[in-house]
Amino acid sequence: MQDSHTSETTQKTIEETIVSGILSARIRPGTRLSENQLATLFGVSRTRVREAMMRLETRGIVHVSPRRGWFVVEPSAEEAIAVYEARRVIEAGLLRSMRVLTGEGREALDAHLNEEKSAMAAGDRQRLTYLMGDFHIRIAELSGNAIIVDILRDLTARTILISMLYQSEFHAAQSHEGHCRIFQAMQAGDFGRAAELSVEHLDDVEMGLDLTARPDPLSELRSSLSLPPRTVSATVRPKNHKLQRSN
Amino acid sequence: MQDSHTSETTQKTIEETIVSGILSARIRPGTRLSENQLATLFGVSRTRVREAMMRLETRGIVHVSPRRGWFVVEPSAEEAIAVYEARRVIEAGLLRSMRVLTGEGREALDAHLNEEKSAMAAGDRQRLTYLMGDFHIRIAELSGNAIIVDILRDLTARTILISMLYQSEFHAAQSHEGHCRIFQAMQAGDFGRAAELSVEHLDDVEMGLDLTARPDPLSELRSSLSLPPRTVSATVRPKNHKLQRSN
DNA sequence: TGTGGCTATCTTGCATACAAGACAGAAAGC
DNA sequence: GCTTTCTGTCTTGTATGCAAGATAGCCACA
Repeated sequence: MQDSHTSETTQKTIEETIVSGILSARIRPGTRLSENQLATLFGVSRTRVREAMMRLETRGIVHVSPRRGWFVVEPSAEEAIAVYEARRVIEAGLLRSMRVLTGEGREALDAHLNEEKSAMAAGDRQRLTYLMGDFHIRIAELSGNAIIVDILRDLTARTILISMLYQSEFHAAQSHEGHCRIFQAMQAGDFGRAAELSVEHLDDVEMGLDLTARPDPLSELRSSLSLPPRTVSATVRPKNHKLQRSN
Repeated sequence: MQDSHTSETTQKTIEETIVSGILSARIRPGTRLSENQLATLFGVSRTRVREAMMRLETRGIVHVSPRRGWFVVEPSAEEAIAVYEARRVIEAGLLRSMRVLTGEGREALDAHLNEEKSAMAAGDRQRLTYLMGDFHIRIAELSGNAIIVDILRDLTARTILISMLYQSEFHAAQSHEGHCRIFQAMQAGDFGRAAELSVEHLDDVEMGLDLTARPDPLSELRSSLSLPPRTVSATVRPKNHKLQRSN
């Protein structure tokens, strides 16, 4: 989606900066996103920051606590399950709908898997997080369907936020192998098998989560008392250290 | 995701009013949505209208032509194909992921199919349009996955816009039968079959479109002169589809 | 008749002003 | 010491003002 309107450039940049920050695990769930700070950071007024926030909110990336602030979402356990379920449905459906793996497609995935391998060798965890999510986006790109790509990108972003909340350790090697298996099935032209493997792979990742480790240990009590949701960590927060999380 | 913040009520109403207007085919593709008019209509300032527009834009319902105005999207032929492809992928994946049809699920779908029948008898075309789209949303609701429901609702809205642009006549009876067949397969517990039928059904509907009847008869000239496009593109490759633009 | 250019008036783009809720921390009362 | 209340300052919510592009219509002129 190329836009020739320079006027929208900045706005898209705010959105994309945040999303790519999440995709590469540089922005943690619960991060406060102050309109003022973002405005000065991007050299625009709050108006445009708000517009970006609204968009991100409808994409499920960010939420607002009225008169308290914008925060990167902290998916609940239930939401986490829903995200994985949605990904299984869409990714399996996508693979099953594929008929051929083109030469460029093969090359793209092959190159990607090599990147994964080298990132593993280098122990570059942030890059690894990014690549592990990006694999699925690349598969979506093979379909050439921009709608599905956009959907899966946003779901992947949420997945990464979920990982940061609930994943105790990071089984990169296991994920990498899962990706390789999917790729092999695709190369063999067996997309039904690839779909099955994809479901298994997502199951594995989901299984590796500790969904009992809640982001907010008080959430049960809090909601039963119908108190406002908790304010969470502030990575960028110059003066007011009031709202900080303990980790 | 229900919100308890009354402050957002109005805003959501603007969004939902427009979406439900589309879902029931009361709002046509290309309709101009003036910020000022909507603002006075809803008794708010342009600010809030703009926010609603931004949200609708990220949902693919509306687009803005800079300094000219907001318009309900008029999907191009390529976008139309992409929407149907995405729906096939997601709906088939969804059905295939289902394991049981609960009693309430059966009742809900049965009730819905009866509504379709009575709307057909009454010849209520607008209501019929709404119901034909809503069937698929109801199936999504059976999954209990709010993410998938939201995605399919927006895709259904786009589908209806596509119908209004490209569908010469409305084969309600045919669609209704397709729905019944899907329902039967689900009742029989054969969700794989239901998925296949769903794909076929969407193929049928797509086949009934005349994608050569362009919404913008000048688009060829326009693009050959590389003037700004009338709708923003989603890059999609032409498939094995009938819509070959032969010249 | 047709063509170029001016202008009035639409439209959105964006910044800003002010209202008002939410909190933290100090002050006051017990 | 403990609670309560107040107050300053942070935050977002919303309206409004102005800038500037886009368009249509008019008019002059060839």
